[in-house]
Amino acid sequence: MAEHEKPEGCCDTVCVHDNLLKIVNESLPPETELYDLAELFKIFGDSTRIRILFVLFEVEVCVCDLAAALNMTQSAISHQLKILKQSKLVKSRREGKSIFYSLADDHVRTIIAQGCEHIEEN
Amino acid sequence: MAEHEKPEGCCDTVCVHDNLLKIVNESLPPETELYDLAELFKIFGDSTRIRILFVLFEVEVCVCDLAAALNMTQSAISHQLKILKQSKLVKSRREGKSIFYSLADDHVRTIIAQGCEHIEEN
DNA sequence: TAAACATATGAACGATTGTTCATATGAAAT
DNA sequence: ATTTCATATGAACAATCGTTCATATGTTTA
Repeated sequence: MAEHEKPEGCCDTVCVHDNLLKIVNESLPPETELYDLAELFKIFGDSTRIRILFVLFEVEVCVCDLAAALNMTQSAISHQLKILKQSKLVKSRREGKSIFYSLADDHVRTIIAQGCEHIEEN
Repeated sequence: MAEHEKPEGCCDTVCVHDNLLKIVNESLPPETELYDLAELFKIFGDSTRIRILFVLFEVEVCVCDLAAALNMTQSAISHQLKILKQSKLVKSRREGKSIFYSLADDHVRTIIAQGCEHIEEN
């Protein structure tokens, strides 16, 4: 046979050739992981948060500076930082009255870099 | 000085220390690219589409098989495949009455793999 | 202690999104 | 040609999301 299951008489009466269900059951991660994955990517799916992350690629900033630099409300930025922090993409540190935000780890860089590559190739 | 601009008297009167604006202007990609990036990640931000992609990691499938395997409406799956195709994450091929979908390139794998890593570490 | 400043947060509103339902397109078989 | 099967698509509705506004929390300075 071929490498990947020649699609023979699929979609007849019962649809779903036998193997597909087996594949799905064996290789699909559990629902909760799929859900968490989607939740994670949802966070990258907003241009305000993307802009925040790009700034944090370069410097550690406080909230009001971020707001001013991105020309947005302090409240809007604060709401987004909360979301970024909840998913551990960003961490914070207090210094006097200000709170400084920075990247939590390096997956963010990789993920966004791959995204950029995909875009540039299309 | 330190490596990264010691945050001195920021947020006084004018907020935004001088360099930040320079950094933002010089290192932030253009608005359109940021927007496209967010649009791309938005696509990964739905668990139905994630599940579809995981299936396509393993096999090439037609729409009705996908629908049956994921236990969803043919229409719902078709709408999502359209979105995945528009952003070139997925490609399709006709064979008789059926249309078979498969992954368009390998960035998808990398991006999702990085997402998984991030989740498993938190 | 009071005033000023930086940030966080809850409620509300408009905008966007995913699914469903009904139906249209397009290919194969009778 | 007509029916059947596989897929695509438009409209509609509920749910989710991002921003704004008003206000609360918490820190510093006077």
